[in-house]
Amino acid sequence: MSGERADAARNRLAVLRATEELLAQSGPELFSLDQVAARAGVGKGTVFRRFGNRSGLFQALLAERAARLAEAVASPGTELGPGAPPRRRLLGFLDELSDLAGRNVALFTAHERVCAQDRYADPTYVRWHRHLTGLLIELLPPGTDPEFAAHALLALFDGDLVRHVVEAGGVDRLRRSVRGYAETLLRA
Amino acid sequence: MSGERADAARNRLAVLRATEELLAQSGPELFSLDQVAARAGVGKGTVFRRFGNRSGLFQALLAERAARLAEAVASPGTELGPGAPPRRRLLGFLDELSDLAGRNVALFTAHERVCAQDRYADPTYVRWHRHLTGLLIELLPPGTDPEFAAHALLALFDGDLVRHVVEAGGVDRLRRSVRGYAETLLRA
DNA sequence: ATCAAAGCGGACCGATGGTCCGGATCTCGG
DNA sequence: CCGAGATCCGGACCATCGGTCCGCTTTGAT
Repeated sequence: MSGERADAARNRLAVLRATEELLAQSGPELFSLDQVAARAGVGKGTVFRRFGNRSGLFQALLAERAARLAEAVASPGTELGPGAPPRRRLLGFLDELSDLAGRNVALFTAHERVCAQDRYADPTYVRWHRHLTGLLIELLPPGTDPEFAAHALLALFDGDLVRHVVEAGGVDRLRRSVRGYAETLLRA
Repeated sequence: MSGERADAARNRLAVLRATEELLAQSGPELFSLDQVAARAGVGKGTVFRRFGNRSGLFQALLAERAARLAEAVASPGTELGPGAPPRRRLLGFLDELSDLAGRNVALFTAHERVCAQDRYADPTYVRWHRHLTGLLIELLPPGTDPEFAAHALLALFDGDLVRHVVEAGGVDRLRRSVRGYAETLLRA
């Protein structure tokens, strides 16, 4: 009585992997779910049954990629986890996010383009936002809205901006720009 | 030998007005260019001939809406124009942008969703970015990348974020949040 | 081996962005 | 006022895509 049949699990992985490949070689939005299905060797219906719609597919992929980061942020004792000084936690988190975004530009773009109707409902985004808000409450001068600032910081990882910066100077450049900006903001 | 035939000009205005109306009553992306054409009382071909594609239509509309702001920013002697102290120019510009965005949420959303492939090529965006970069060079501590910071500030006007904030607290709330955030950033 | 439940897949649908060209409309010289 | 030619119009047409549906297959527990 396992939750998922073996063929279902196999197909879900195949679809996710096919999506990654297409994201890597074509841009975001430049391929249809038909192509995903074909590449995964399954029918189109399967893709939709597993992920609901295009949006769900990218959400699932992003969640998978973000899992390690989520874990690092939540586990006490680590450099990013609870207990570490907030400033370090925040800057470290942004570093990790820069990495993640820089290495998954197409995914970030596709995700936000497709979740656009309410990005604020996406579980991954919500988790990140909550995390940042919590840290910013302690770090920003009173009078600055920490929730808004958290959105503002997450907006740094807008797919197009990331692509723009990464094309010019690679992931390193992105990380440095983000960090420099955040440090300026925290200098207040 | 006027540049544009009378009927052409009439139709272009009709299309722009129809687009505004549909943006106001439906959300962004929720209507087709067929509907725009129907509402404007023209054929679909006319819409495409005048604006090239969906993207061009929203760019044109945004440019029209942004014209007054562009003028204010460029004319010397005014509060936002050259000659005024940079800090005041920047904060004032952001105030105006908050107003513009708050009153045209749907347009902002539609515009960015559709120009996503290269927002950085849109003339209006480029103009705003250049303006901000110029001011930030004088206002930010050295070591902070002003171009990146300008993108970051413009990202505050992401359609979804604007909608989110405006729904919660109206345009006033947006203006206050943006201003508070910017002041914190400049406190460095 | 059996059988019910779960899953599969590709034909199908409606809508949409964008194209195209025959015909209507405007402009302007005469 | 008129006519000719350039300009523009409009809606039929096309390809594509997201999403649905249902008859058939696979799975796995008994």
